[in-house]
Amino acid sequence: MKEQLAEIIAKNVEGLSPEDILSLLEVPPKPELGDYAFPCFRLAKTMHKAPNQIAEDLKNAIAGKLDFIEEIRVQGAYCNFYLKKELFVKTMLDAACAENFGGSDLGAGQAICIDYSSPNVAKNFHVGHLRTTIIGNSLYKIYSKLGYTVHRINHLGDWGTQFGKLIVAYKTWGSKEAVEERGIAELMELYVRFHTEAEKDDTLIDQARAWFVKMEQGDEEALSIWQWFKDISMIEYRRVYKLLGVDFDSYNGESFYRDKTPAVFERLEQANLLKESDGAYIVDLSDYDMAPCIIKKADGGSIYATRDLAAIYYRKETYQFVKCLYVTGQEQKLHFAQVFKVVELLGNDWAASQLVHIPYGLVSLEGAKLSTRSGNIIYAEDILLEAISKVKEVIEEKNPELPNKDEAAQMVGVGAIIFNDLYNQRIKDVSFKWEKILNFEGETGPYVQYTYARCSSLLRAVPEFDETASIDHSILTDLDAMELLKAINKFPKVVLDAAEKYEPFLISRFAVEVAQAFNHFYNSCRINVPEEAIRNARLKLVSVTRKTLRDAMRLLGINCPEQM
RNA sequence: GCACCAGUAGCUCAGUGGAUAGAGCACUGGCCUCCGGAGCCAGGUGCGUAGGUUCGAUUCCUAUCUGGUGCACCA
Repeated sequence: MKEQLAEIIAKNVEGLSPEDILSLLEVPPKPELGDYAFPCFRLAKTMHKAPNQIAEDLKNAIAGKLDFIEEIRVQGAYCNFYLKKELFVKTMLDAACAENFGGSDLGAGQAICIDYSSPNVAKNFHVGHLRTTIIGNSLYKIYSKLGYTVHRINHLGDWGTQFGKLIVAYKTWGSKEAVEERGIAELMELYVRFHTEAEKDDTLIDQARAWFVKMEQGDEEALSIWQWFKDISMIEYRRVYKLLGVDFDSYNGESFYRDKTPAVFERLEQANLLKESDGAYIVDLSDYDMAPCIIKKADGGSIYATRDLAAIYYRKETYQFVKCLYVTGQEQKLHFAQVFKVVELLGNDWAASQLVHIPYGLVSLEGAKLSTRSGNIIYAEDILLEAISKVKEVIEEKNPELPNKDEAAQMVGVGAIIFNDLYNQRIKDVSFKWEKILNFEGETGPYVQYTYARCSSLLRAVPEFDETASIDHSILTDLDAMELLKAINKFPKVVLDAAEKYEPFLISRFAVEVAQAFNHFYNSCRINVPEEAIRNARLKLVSVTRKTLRDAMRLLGINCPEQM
């Protein structure tokens, strides 16, 4: 309908194409102003008339020519279109009932790699790691909904000088028993101790570098300790992933590329891009106002940039991606800009458009920086478990008869954490506060889940309702039902926007908007009424709302319980 | 010092080159023997500052202030 409207407007004005008009056509801020509005300001110049006169002329030219338009009103410079409600309702309802509503086959046959979560092995999985994991997982769902083939890659930080440090610390102060007993916590302490002691003893750093060089050369002792530390770390990570419901297609981390870095070095050498500088090999990026990209350290060891470069070539060959996304903190922005520029300088034109860094803001704790050393840290698992147990308390209080309490508590608790993390633009810094994250009122995950549960409950109450049966659309033409339908119909556009901008928060906002619109509707219209025609029409809307809420939440990585 | 990001209501945040800038939290008051009160309804002179572009700027540009982050062998 919007397209037809744009077309006829284009025929009756000068200077704008139907496409221009389509993008100018807007949904007015208030329902009293109609269903679509066309602002005439921009035409004033080309048509040499006052905007409100243009609107008036346009109205007269179009009036009566489109069968789906009930009325046209001119308000100021706006031409407001009021659609025939019944037809509008039918159109919106049919769209929302379609299979894969919100999705498309836009990405059919195209591959996308998403590099996310990627924790540094031997370090605890804390509140900061939660963000990359949750954002990456949601992007995976969003792109999958649009038909892309998505490869989820956990680029584990399982290689690098930090393992040299750990080996030194382990051999100096650690013991096999302590590591076996305390796992990752012991590794963390050894790592912290290394840094404390290194302030007093310069030789420790050199020892650590030497151990890392040994690892790169395949030293058996070094590698077996490394593998052991990695195995211990993975146990904890997998527990968190299981709680979150997050999965990966590949755990090829940095170590996977250790035999692929020499090829990168050669490529760069052949392209004549390498420069020696203070004993290290770098790519000079001063022409692009960037610090140099270090390719090989003075001690001969590889560095993360080298491994990222190797990973790009490996992924391009293996997956033939049309995009490779990196979900990391914004503090790594320069690093990715450097690496992507190097790929481009190697003659790969696709680098600039296909390699995308997706930064997110810094997480702090009650206003202070996260720091293991000072103990100002919260672990992801603790947050999730705490949220689940708080939800359990609420359930015991509000709905003690609920079956499957534990299952519901997990969905709602984990959902609250995920939703909270995906509620704002990625780039915003986050100050973690327990009271905020454990508040389940207002625009939160539990609010949306609660609304979903109410929809389910309404449908359960009328088992004979047949949602495939046709309904009387005129019943849904009242204000609140129409507003709900309009909200629901934004879904496809929202999914597309979220994908284009790499912003899952658009989906969260959408879910809240639909939930709020539903609650207005629920409040003003009694659904389970004796009159069958009214009941069926309203239940149909409930059913569509329920499906849309469920699908939107799925795109965030959140499941909805039928009861809570 | 240079670069990037962010400054919108008491707090946390949406928002758009155009109609009266919106939500949630917090606070106050209300919600019918009735489909789930994790809900609903009502309560608001706020776009960091100064210029510029424009018919129109909170939005785009410039300068400036404040906060965050990054800037060579950690990732």
